[in-house]
Amino acid sequence: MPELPEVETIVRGLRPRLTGRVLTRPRLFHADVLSGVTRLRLVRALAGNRIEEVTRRAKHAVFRMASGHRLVIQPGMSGALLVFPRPLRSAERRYAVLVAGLRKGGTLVYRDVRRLGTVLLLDEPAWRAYTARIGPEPLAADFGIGDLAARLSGTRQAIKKVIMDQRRLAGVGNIYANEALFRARIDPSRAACRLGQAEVARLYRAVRAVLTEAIAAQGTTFRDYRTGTGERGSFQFRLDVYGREGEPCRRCGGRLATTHAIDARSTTFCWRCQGPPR
DNA sequence: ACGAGGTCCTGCGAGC
DNA sequence: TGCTCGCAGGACCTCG
Repeated sequence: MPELPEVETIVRGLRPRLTGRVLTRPRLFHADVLSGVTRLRLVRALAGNRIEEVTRRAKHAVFRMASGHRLVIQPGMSGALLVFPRPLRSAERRYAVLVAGLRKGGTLVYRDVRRLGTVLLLDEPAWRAYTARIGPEPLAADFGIGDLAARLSGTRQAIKKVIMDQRRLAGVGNIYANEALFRARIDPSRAACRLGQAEVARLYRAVRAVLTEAIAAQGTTFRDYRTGTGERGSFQFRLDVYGREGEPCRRCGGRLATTHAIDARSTTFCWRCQGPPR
């Protein structure tokens, strides 16, 4: 679920509440989210460890710990990261995957209904290798049109699939891929390497604009997503295409269509403005 | 290199 | 009312 704007919103909420705080009594309730670390090693590494910095990379929340480890949480489809200024109530423990107390009060929770998320514990070299495999941040100040063009060249895969590929571009998921392609008036099924310069430029501006606006709206809440303090986002009210199948296109008034032909993910688009996917 | 399809997991709404 | 089915914001894998 959470894409770049949602994780960015979560991280901004957590940062002032977690930076400098020491984790106590960490507990992992579902080991199936772990990747490359055992429950025992994770719990031992977190207990008594201080959070130095809370950041985002792609769709991951990254907690840099005083020990030099990074706790990396990728919320998957249904994950939420929440901080409470008190112990958890019983209803708040539902679907909890990882819970840790905060010394001097408070609780950090990673909650994930479907548990498609991932929890990693990486030392410095492992973190460097991990982040190196992920594509550039589309909102970075030094990310330009030429960088996007370079990431799109050399593949005939559908442009929608390519911009969702985390190795090529960080943080764009299904919702914002749909939205950006609509804004850029590009057929989602077009081969990435066949886009013209003007189309790449439109896509560049569309991706940056939709992500920026979604962050300002605190993300898109359909069901599970919450900010780091439990609020809903509001970008669901501003979507042009995602979730609007059959409704009128905001640009031309035509009926929006949905296909699952691209990477088996729902793609909603306007035939008239974006042309037919093959 | 690429597309198709399956896997992980649970909940919910539609339809019967 | 109760059941089954398909689908859901992600990412990984194998197969041909």
